[in-house]
Amino acid sequence: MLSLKKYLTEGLLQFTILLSLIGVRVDVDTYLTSQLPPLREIILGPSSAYTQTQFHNLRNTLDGYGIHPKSIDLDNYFTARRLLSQVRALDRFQVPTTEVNAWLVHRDPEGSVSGSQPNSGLALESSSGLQDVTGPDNGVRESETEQGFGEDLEDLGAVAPPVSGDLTKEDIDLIDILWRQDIDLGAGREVFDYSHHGGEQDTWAREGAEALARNLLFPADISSITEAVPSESEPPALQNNLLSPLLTGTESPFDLEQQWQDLMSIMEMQAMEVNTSASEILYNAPPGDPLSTNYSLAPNTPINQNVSLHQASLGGCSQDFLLFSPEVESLPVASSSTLLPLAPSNSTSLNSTFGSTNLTGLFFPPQLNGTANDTAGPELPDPLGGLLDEAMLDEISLMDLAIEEGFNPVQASQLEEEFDSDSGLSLDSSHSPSSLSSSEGSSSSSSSSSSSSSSASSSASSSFSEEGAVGYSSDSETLDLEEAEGAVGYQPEYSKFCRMSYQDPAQLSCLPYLEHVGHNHTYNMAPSALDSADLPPPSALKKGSKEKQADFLDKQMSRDEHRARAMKIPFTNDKIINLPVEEFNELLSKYQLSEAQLSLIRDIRRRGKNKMAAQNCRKRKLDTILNLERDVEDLQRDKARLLREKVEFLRSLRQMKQKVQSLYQEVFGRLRDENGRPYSPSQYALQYAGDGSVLLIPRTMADQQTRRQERKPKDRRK
DNA sequence: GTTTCATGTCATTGT
DNA sequence: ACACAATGACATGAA
Repeated sequence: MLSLKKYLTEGLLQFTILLSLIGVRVDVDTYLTSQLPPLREIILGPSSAYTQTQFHNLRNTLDGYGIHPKSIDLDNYFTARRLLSQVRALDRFQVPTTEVNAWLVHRDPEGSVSGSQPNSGLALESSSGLQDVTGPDNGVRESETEQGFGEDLEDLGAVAPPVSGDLTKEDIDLIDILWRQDIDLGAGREVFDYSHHGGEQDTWAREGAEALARNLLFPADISSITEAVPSESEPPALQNNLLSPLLTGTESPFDLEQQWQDLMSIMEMQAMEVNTSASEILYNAPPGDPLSTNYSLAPNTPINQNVSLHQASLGGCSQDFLLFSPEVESLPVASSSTLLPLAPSNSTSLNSTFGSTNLTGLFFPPQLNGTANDTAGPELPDPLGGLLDEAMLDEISLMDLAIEEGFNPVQASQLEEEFDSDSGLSLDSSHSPSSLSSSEGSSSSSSSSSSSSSSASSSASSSFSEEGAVGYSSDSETLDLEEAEGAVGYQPEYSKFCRMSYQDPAQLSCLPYLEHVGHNHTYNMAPSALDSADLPPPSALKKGSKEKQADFLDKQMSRDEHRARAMKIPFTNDKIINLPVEEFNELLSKYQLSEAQLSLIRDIRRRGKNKMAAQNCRKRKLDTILNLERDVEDLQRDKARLLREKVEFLRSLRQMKQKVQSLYQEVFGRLRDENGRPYSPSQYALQYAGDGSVLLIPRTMADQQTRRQERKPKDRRK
């Protein structure tokens, strides 16, 4: 019953305090229980879904179809193998785990999630170009921590600038500049990073593209492809044509929101696959395959995050899961005859070969589609739009909360360090062994309190026994004195002199925050009071006169002390109150006391004990509040950290998509029909088949599949 | 005179 | 049954 009551009362108190501390708007509970799942979904779901990308199947593709019998270009083949591994590396991202281990009482140890976490996930192969990209970006991210949030805010569509009182003007300016870069150039920082590593990227992308090309299944005539695919020494013009529009960021600026829709669409695409058997379906590598284990990320596997979606804003975005979706398997895989009515009468211009439909349309911004987007079908509704809105709203609201709470990430991280370093500080660790650090509950205090009564008889020392010492050193002396004086002696109640020793400023930290924390959790104040009682205040001594001193003492006496004196109780109230029962009874037996005296003594004892109990109770209450306050701060820190991680993850996704775009372009651009002419993106699109092969199919088919797939996720969401 | 805060006290309940 | 701790509610005094 006690525990039940305790839970009830403390729960109510905690809830109330939380509401008041956080503010009703914040509604941490809602955030953690309702908002978090989406957050977790966004962060984890996509990651695990993404791991199921059919890129994995390139491996099988390579083994199964990679080399066409007609292919004689071994050089290309080996290159393709190498590139293929890089392509595969695409899906090995890391995402920071996001966990809220507990709330209110327990806090997840710092550092278990953020910061280094992304690196602890499935690491990208060191040789992979992907890592080349992500590595520098991580570095940048660390250095940009302060302003990253501002930019991210913009990325997330937040309208309110992250201005807080703690942001310096430089911070704000930086944020602003970055933001404008994003918008004006249609490219984020990632893009610049990307182009900065253009050499690596080019190589990587080219090789990856070739590898992909090697693994394409072309029922009609694979040899034509292998012959057509240029060798390693192919003119750089091709790459330039393919990549420069992406990398230079010179294309028209994209709508930010559109970009985010793209991002979100990818995320949803992944989310759709999270709990499906997509991995089994699409990834048919043998179970023991080390690569397969690499690819099969656990749901909470951190994913690296360096995706730029700045170039991914296409109307056809929704179609891009043609490439990834498990549904592809259900595609009526086109027969060779259907697949290859190859009549790419289009010009050889690479730009013109890229239509806006299907995969190409997906990956290419409209600006890149050149003149060949005439066949682009009606724009299909983005099946991910809903999620996008949700996620964006979620993000925005979270950000707003963070801002409104004056809770910017910079502060948060600083706080994090501070709190980590001195978590125990405040809580008066030096003052009392049972300080706040151990006062997670009130049990410690009660235990110490109970110990106090047992040690109450220890009256030899005048020093304050923190362990609950209720012993009064002067008890015996006082008793002697009192008895000598006629046994009416009394002691001013300590509380009047030095109430709450814990309030002694000298014992407290200078920090205002700690002012009310540095108290003795044993909740026994008597000893210090004793000192005060034994030694009248200096002011009284200076005045010298015994009358004044007596007056002062009188004034300091409690009512019970006055009563005791009036009733001529032969011992001190301290003894009455603090002696153990046995000693107390023994003491009573020593004197011949009237019934009135005995009654008063019992009342005094009762009230005295109750008074201390009340003090303890109040301190416990205060402790509870302080603990809750600290918990709230912890939660706020956690929230800020999670937001940071989420933002980083989104950024990573953006980059990843950009890379996929590049690879797609590369691959598609290298495909050649029997006549050695490139395929028209407006007429053909690349698709992944369920068995891991990559198909070149007519756009009409691809569109049908796209529509079919779009319906399912929507239904699923409803 | 009113408000707020700290403290004391009482009544009650649970251990 | 008793002692006591805990605690809500109220009273009181001081700032």
